[in-house]
Amino acid sequence: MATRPDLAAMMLPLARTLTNAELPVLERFGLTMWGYVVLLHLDDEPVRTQAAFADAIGADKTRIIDYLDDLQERGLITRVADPSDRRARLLALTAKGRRLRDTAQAAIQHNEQRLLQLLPATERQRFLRTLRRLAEAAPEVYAED
Amino acid sequence: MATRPDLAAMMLPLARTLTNAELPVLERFGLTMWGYVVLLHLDDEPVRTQAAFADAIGADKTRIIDYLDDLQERGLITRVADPSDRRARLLALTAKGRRLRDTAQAAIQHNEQRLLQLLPATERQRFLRTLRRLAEAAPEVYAED
DNA sequence: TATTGTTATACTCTATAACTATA
DNA sequence: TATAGTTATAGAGTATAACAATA
Repeated sequence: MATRPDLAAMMLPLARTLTNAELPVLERFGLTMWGYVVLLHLDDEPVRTQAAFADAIGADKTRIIDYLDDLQERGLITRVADPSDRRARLLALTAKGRRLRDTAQAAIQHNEQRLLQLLPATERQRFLRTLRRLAEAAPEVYAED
Repeated sequence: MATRPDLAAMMLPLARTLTNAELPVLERFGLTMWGYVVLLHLDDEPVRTQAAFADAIGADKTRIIDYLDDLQERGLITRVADPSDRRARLLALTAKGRRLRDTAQAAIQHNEQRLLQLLPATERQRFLRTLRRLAEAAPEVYAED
């Protein structure tokens, strides 16, 4: 008999509850979850190609195209052919895109505080630190699967 | 600018990596993820109706039917009409079902230890305790959404 | 010939609606 | 008429394959 619930059995429903609760928040800014994820990672991830970028955010190159189209039309990102290899597209945030990203992320994290504030400050910080470590380590631990 | 990654942005990819890594483990026992979830909860959740049971495990009544059929055919669960209301079906684990559930869960948690063993024992226990608390609280915190 | 981005297609998962049997 | 279970249908999300442009 198990002495604890499965890790995944606790984590997956919690993660889904969270993301479902965040969709209405993003909608206030006209953002989908994938659109938000693109904005979030555009500064951090070096953007060599759309395919590599898609892979870095856990999508694939065919799925993000509609979202890139939308973000570009709204002036939130730029997408221009790389002069040194005109097959590739250089993606970048515009100033407007960065402002929207920061505003949306503040709203998202404010919404997450509704849950996190249940925890004392020390426990909350410990939890976030450990979670971050596990999230970074997991892809390597389970790489061969 | 954010001082931490979004909670959901850490948790959802981690949860998906975990569940993907667990699918091959379940497959060794001839179980799908939903089949496993059914076995896991059959003793704990009071089974009034299939619809209520499905809701309790985060599914809906139409989705679990094929899995119930399979588990029943393999002698892992019983599903008989309730004598007091022959519309309803009484679900229960068989002895064989309980054995398979315990064996599979042991394998699942062993696989999760590959990740959790990165943490010192104290940090690991703290993390699991906090995660459990958040997982239980989240549905209520975000209930109105 | 190989690669980038795009489009087209198929497949899986999930949600909704219709059906039957009991009440 | 209402409810439990089932089946059928439709939709969303995702993966795979084919295509045009560039290298």
